[in-house]
Amino acid sequence: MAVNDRKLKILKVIIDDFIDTAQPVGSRTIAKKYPLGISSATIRNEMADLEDLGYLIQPHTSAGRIPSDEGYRIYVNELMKQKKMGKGERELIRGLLLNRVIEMEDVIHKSAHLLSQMTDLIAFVTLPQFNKSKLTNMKMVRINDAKVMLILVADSGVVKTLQLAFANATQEALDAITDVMLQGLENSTIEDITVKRIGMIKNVLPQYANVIDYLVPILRDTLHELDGIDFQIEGLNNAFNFPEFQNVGELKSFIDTVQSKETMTRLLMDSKEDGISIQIGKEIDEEALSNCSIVSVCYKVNGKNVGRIGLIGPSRMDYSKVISVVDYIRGTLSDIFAGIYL
Amino acid sequence: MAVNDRKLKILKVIIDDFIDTAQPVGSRTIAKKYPLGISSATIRNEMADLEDLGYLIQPHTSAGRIPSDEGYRIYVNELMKQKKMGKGERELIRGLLLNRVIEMEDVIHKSAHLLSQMTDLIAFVTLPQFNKSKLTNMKMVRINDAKVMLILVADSGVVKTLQLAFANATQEALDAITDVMLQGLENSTIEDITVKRIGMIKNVLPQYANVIDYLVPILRDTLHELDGIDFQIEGLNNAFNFPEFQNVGELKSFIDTVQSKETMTRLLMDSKEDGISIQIGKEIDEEALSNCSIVSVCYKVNGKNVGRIGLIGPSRMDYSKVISVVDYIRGTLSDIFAGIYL
DNA sequence: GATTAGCACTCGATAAAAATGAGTGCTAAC
DNA sequence: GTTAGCACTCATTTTTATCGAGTGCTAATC
Repeated sequence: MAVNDRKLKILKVIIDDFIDTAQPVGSRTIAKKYPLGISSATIRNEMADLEDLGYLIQPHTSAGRIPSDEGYRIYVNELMKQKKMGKGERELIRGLLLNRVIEMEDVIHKSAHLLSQMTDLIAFVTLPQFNKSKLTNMKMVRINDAKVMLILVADSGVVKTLQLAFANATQEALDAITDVMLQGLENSTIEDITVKRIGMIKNVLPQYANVIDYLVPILRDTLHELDGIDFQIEGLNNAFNFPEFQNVGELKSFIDTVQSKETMTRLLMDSKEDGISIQIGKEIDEEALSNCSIVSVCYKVNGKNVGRIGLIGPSRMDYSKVISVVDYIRGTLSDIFAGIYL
Repeated sequence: MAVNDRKLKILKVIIDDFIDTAQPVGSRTIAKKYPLGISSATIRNEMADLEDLGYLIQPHTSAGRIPSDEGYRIYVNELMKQKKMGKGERELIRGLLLNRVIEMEDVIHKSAHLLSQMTDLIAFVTLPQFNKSKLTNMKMVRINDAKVMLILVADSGVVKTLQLAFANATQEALDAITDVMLQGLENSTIEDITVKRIGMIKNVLPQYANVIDYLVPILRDTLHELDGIDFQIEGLNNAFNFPEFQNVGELKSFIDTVQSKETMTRLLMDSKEDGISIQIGKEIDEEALSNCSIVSVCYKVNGKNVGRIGLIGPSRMDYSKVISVVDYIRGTLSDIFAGIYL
């Protein structure tokens, strides 16, 4: 049996309806609600075929059908109407994101916030991996008798500040040391800044040897904290409104999974695609998310893929809307990061 | 009818048991489980009296009793055994908090994290209100062609960094400007830094008039963002394990309420006490938390109360443990903030 | 051959009814 | 004053009955 045009049309209608109502869709519902010009009996026959083909699932004998992961897949790839975002929405996004653009992390977080707000799903971001970026600038500023602030600027546009417990340093010494360090470390990634390399500056600045000796272990410990991918989620509370999570147990396991940096970064690694990646249901290698979908996209800074931003929610999500929003945000981000030197 | 010693003993046992099991406590349970030397019938009579006195509640005729808010109140004030924390726990706390103390906000967050971890409840903190603190130091550092980092140090120990979109500034100009600003603003609270006052420095540094003109609106907008109390929660996921939240709706309304900065700061204002404040059930002026209790305490920096830290959870919480942990954290915090100049 | 009306059948969901049992209040005896 | 005993209450659990949306199949129709 082959998938003909009518079958696909019916499949589309069923998935549209299910996305809308979250209820299994029956043949009579379709016949009444959508003017396909065929009777419920015919639709029933076609639905049985679509089930055989693996695109629909019957939760139990006397229920309507719901889409399978394969059904969603064909829907996403071929059936759904690509929604264009309205002018109002586009302007809203631009307005919010382009307004006073200063800190890149801010922009990314705002984007995630927008994503979750506009879709009622859960947004996530991975920030540029700081210690894999190259160091472009560095400052140490004495802020009081006991503390020095270390400022690190990465080529990805991220700026990190760290407070060091560091007494008895003159600003002159700090400036001299940072100058030399910066010369030695330029174009190194931050994770390459080792104790040994920092120690070398003693040769250049023997007069500050004792300051440097004191600084090195502090710097090592502090830089160590920068390890790992910065993963964050936004709009987690939307999960409370998903009808798929009826009981607290399911909700908890979903939220635990989504909050797990390790799990989520692993899942995002799976989708190495440059464009929009859509993972549906069991395509996601994580039991607790087997009824969910993940739509994500890379964003670039300086032409390099540095992180992902996206949405996670029930497989029964409005793909059309989700994709258009994610895509638009991606575009806006690359405009921002291209046009303005952060 | 008066509360005699035996009644109180029974009340204590009931509340202990309820805190432990989360189930209404029956007379037979008590008679069997606790060696009070009286029969279940006698306990029944006493329980009826305790209900008349308002300390116990019967959810329905054929159920055991649960404590009323008044019951908890008398329990907390008079009945419960003050638990001393074990040496191991004390050392754990000290170890974690005293380890590499640099950023005060870090210490406070870690404290909250510990609180939630040790009690399985939800911890919260209010950070020192930055714009009500006095400015003790200030720096502007040019970090690249387009950005300047502004560092503000408050007498509360909090350090804020802000990135300003500010091109074409020489470090000399920035230094000169900050020096003058700092002189003019020392001992002002941060919210007192008005555009007018910043503008005044033009008189002192006419040579930088154009830089200052450019800086002022940026500074105004940026400082504006520092408004409001910094309220944060830790361990929110523990709410999923509270047996009092069986359905998603209750859980949601609880979590929404706890996450609401406005609501929570209002509630914390109510407890102006210097020592440990315990708000039980309907003593909390918030419908959604009428089955919860809040245990909180002020912490001081430089001898001034600058914020609160505490726990929120079901009224049925282990007050004895909670109070001992909160109290110990308070002590540790004041040691840290007193002993080390941040 | 494709479509459709008709109908028996399935099975989850909802409602009603019955059984269970933890716990009470009261009484009478100790 | 205390307690054993017992009838009673009522949420909870289990069982049974009812309902109805939806199906699959068959036979008639186009």
